[in-house]
Amino acid sequence: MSAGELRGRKPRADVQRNRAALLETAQRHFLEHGVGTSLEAVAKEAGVGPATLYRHFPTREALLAAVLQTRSEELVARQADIEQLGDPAEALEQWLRAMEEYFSAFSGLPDPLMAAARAQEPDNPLTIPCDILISATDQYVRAAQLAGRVRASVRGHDLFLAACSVAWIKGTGTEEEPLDRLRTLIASGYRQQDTQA
Amino acid sequence: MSAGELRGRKPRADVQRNRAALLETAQRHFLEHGVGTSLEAVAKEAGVGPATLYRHFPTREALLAAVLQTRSEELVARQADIEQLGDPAEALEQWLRAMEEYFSAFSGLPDPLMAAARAQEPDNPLTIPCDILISATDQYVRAAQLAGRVRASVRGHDLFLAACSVAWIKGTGTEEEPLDRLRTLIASGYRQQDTQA
DNA sequence: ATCAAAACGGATGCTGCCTCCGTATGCATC
DNA sequence: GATGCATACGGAGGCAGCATCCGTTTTGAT
Repeated sequence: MSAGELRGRKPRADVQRNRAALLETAQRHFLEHGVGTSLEAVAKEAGVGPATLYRHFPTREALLAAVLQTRSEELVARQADIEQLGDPAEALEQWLRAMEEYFSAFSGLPDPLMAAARAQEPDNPLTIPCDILISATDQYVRAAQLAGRVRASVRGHDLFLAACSVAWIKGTGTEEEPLDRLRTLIASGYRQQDTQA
Repeated sequence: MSAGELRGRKPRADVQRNRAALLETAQRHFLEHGVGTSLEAVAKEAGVGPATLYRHFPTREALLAAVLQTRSEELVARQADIEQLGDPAEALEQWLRAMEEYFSAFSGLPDPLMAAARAQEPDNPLTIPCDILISATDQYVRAAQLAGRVRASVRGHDLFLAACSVAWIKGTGTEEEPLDRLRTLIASGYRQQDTQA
């Protein structure tokens, strides 16, 4: 009775219910209208007043972070898949692709993401997820570097930025073909050319 | 009396005056608060009513395009400098840098720029400037390719996107050091390695 | 000086943000 | 079940920005 003792009382049922409804509705609205969607509309469609939304999620970023949390399961699932393959270069490539898709889930998502990655505001709920992703990227980079497949000068943070960029461009509505050209350009930038001389 | 005949009447003095005041104020506000700055505030500080602003510049993009127009002189001046140097690879590099600085003049500028570059909306006043810049980039790319300094697979449009990306990241407030690392990464991506085998 | 066209700008309606505070709800206790 | 109290709810409201309408003023031409 250590953890339960603190609260002392069972949490109310409507809290959980409203939170779930808000998250579900918010995700749909983010998907359809981007991260700038009207929070008032989200609240209304979730069947709660605006104040309830703000009580649960004080800022847009907080709501965004909570929605992303539920979506991140997909990402860790991918990570499991990726770690199956033996080739570290291939693993890095797929990881970058997975991050990019994660970042472009909602149009406009890269902006608050970058803001969180940059600043050392511990109160920004997106900061921690960002730091985790950067670290993870660095792991993949190091593994590929040990195998001599990635330039030594490259860091995980660099490729995090690159993935963010591509996701940003994608979010502006660019076609898939120029996007793929850009991905190729970036890949040429970090790959170690085979020293087969 | 061919061109003057069309208008038939001398343009009013206040029109010119207001337009100039608006452009000047708008540029300052864009510089200080980014492209999302309040147009109402711009109008008020320029000493005109909101309607006058909207009459001169029907949309935010129109105002932005007009302000950029005045700033583009700097860019063409740079172009002249760049064409002095004989090395086409160096020229491309400097041109990309010039574009990037142009794009990061105002925070948030890359977004409307990308929107204009993507869509074939002829009414978007930013479309034409974008197309010009892409073509110019392509020129530099081709020249450098002829000299064997840039991979054959690279196109001007790719590097336009890359420059936009870097400018976007810059606009989110990222430090200069990670930015420079990203630039290096991209440069490694388009440069042709010397085939000195 | 007069006139008509052209431009101006205040007022206005709208949407979205965020907060305050009176009210309702749900859990614990009896 | 009924009661009491903490907790959560939500409508109302203040604020800021956008974009437009329309009565008024300015301006150039005659």
